[in-house]
Amino acid sequence: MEDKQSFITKARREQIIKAAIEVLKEIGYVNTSLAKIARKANISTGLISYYFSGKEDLMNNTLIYLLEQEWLYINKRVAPKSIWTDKLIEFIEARLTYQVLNRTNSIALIEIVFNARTSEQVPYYLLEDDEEDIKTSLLKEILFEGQETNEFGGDFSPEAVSNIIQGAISETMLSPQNKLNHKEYSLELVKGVLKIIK
Amino acid sequence: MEDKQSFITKARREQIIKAAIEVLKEIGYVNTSLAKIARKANISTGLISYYFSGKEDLMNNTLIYLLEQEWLYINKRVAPKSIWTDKLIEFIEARLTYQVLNRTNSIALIEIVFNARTSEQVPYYLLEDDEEDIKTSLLKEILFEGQETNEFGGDFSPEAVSNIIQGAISETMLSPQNKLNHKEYSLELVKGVLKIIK
DNA sequence: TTATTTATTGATTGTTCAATCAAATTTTAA
DNA sequence: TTAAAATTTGATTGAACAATCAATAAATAA
Repeated sequence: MEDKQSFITKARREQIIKAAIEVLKEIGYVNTSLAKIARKANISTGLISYYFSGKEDLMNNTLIYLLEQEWLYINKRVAPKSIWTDKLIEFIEARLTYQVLNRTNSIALIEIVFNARTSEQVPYYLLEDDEEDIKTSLLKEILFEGQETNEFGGDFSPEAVSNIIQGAISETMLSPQNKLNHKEYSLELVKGVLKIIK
Repeated sequence: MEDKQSFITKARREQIIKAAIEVLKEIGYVNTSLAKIARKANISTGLISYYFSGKEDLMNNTLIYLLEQEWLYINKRVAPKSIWTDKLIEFIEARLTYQVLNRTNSIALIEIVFNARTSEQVPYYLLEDDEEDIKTSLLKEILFEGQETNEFGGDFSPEAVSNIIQGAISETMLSPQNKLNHKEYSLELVKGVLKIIK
């Protein structure tokens, strides 16, 4: 019984989250309403309130879902690499590739991050670093360890370079490259980062 | 008469735009309403409709105002420099400094860019490059000319490096550096960029 | 079978919103 | 001074919203 219950609950919650992602991508956070998510999922409006305590709760769970999806993809690609240089290159290529392969998810993530707020009205995009994203933690670890072990010989600040890389990756989502495609940009970014750290 | 009229109109419009910027920063785009902007400006709600054709028109004009303010600051600092290297360094430092000195404006800009949409429902942050921001044009010109004239000897793509720099700058607004302050980050970023292009 | 719990619907409630507009006030022109 | 024009107010309208809830339907347990 318990299994069946939790199975239904899990499936319904995921169905609603996936509908929310679609709607967020199509019309943006501002225009997204529970009624429109319900219509997209072909369920009644009340059902969303049955599985989530409110709009904020749904958005929080959608954010967690999106971050987890991205993390699963990136970690699966980075973990097998054995030296820090390869991990770093793989991290960059994986993040850029994920954004191309999962554009709907990436856009929905942006919509939430730039609109949802904590209960104290602090926007997610201004949250302090103690709530740091796990992707950022991994990148900082790679840069720090690569420097510690002298695999990266360059004089650089891991904190700063982490920021530069994350920004350079996020930026490609925002301005659709017509001059430069994803593969070319990936090569250029890796080349540039290696110049900085080696 | 015409001067006086246009003077009042100009002052009122700017008063409303400045109130909009404050409200956007305080409560975010989602919670910003014309009534709250009117209250902030100590005017009646109807007056906003008298000077702007609607909420969308006000947000568009606020965006234009914010971009212009930033451009005035950056161009004033970059223009006097005579060699491309100095222009590039000044561009980076000016953008970072502007963000620190004008945090309210920078946050309001983010709130609009990530929420406002064109009449065809395309979000501003996904707009095609033919509507390219003038800051980006300047940065690309510096990188391209510096390479053409052999002042920058490195093997790099101006398009890609422009993206990397813009992303690295935007990123600092989003994750408040507690480890690295603005001045240190500025030095690190300049150092890294010079390694890439020289 | 019957009783109980779980899941789902859709109408309703109270609130907030952008936009409108008639009326009042202030400014300008004759 | 007076008429006309420009400016400003605040109440009103109708639409959209999140949340609630009584009513039903389905699943499970006794």
